[in-house]
Amino acid sequence: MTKVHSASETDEKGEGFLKNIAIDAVIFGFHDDQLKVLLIEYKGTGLFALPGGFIKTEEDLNSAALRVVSERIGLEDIFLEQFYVFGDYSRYNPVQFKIIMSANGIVPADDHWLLKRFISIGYYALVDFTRAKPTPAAIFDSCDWYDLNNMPTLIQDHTFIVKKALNTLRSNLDHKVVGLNLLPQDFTMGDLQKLYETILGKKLLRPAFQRKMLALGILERVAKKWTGGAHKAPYLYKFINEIVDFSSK
Amino acid sequence: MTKVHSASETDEKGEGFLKNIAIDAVIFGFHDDQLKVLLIEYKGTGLFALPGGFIKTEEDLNSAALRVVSERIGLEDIFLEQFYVFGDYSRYNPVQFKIIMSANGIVPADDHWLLKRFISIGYYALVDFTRAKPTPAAIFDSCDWYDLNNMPTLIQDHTFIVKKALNTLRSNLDHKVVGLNLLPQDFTMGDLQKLYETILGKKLLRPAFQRKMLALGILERVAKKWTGGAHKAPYLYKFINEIVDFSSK
DNA sequence: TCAAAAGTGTTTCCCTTACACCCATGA
DNA sequence: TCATGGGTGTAAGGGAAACACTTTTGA
Repeated sequence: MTKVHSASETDEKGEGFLKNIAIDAVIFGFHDDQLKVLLIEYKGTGLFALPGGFIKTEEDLNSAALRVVSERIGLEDIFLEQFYVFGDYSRYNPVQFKIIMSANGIVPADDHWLLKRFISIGYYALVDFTRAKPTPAAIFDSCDWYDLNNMPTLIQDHTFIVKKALNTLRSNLDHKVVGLNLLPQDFTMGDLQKLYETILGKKLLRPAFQRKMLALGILERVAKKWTGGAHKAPYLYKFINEIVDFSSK
Repeated sequence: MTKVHSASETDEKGEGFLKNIAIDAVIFGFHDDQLKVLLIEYKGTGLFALPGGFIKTEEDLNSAALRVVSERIGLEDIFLEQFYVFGDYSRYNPVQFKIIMSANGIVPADDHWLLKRFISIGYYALVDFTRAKPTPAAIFDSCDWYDLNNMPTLIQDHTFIVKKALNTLRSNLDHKVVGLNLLPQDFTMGDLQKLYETILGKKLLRPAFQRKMLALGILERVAKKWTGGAHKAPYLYKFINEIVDFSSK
């Protein structure tokens, strides 16, 4: 990059980024027995959306996704995976983007790169709610967690993207160790079960669940116990490191 | 499209197509107890590659993929599915594309759209080998089936893409009805088993396989039998229509 | 001592595995 | 009649489902 452009000219053309491709991230967290999704609100518009971004000219796709997610939650060690590419022409709706840009004092030319059609690569991320620090960008009014079943209306097809991400998460439950990424370091078997029940949206049998999880051989008892209610103190568990994906099973 | 451009100017800019995005298709067939992949050879270069293409400005992504595949094999009813997006910067290698274009008498400018970096959306397709008609485009020397374990060297990361597609196919074997798409209308249980064994790369137990397949409830016996070797005549089966994906199981 | 939650034991059932046995066919 | 491949029977094993029981804790 030796050529120098004025800021506006660069902005208009979107230099430094790949054209027509966007990343949208569904960032899941777990708190208060609820699955949460991180949503952002574009400044002065009341428009809610998934965190997203673009790919730099010399950046790996997966690195771009990691950058997009970590900029929002301030963590680097994140479970992150592609799950679908959304590319229907009917997604294309430049009007909303004009509104968003107008609210930021930009009146874009009709051929502004952000008003072009985008194919969006969907990623889903699993993060430890207790460590995540939702961080808005300058053009956001907010960046916060929302209950999965109590989300505001989202722009474009973002509600559908969340739905599809949840389906992916559900069907991956048996193959990926989601607990490792959605729970804090130490947790009880009850915490883990509640997580699974919340994701699946149904009750599970306690004895069967306990045995199944222990049989995986990836849980370690942290000899410590817990102080709580009027009942037996549960063990705290943590995940044995290293193995994360054992879909070959 | 009211504006008229000279052919070369349009070609240079790639108008009518989305920038930086390509589709690569791994088309699987099954014949002679072998898994086959459709490969194309760029004219006058000896360079082999997966069939691929680009997305038209107003075309759905999945429609573009279907177009790319059906242009090569002359079928419309095709099982087709996204499986991964290949977006590492290290994929970028404009030299090979220069060679391909040169061999077709085109000397591209350095900023020709085809010499830009592309993110490639990987699709895999399952087709009935007996009905497929491999059809080269004008810029191909050939378009033919190759044994999966006897492929020529492919350009870029296309060999890796095939590998990843095969892994996806394997892990989907239990969830998707691949036989429906890779076999002719009628087939014997032995045919179906050989298909599974070829995909998985290992032998399966005959009685168990038979029962498992029948238990799915998606096979129908075509009362007809078969004339062949010195043994009991096997039943011919066909798939009961409608249900194709029952991953909810 | 009692309720609530955690942990473990036990039985049943079903699916898979593994192998055995019969059937049909042409050389 | 015999080899070959196709179809079914059946017993053993492993894991999940369902339920019972014990343990621990604070009120």
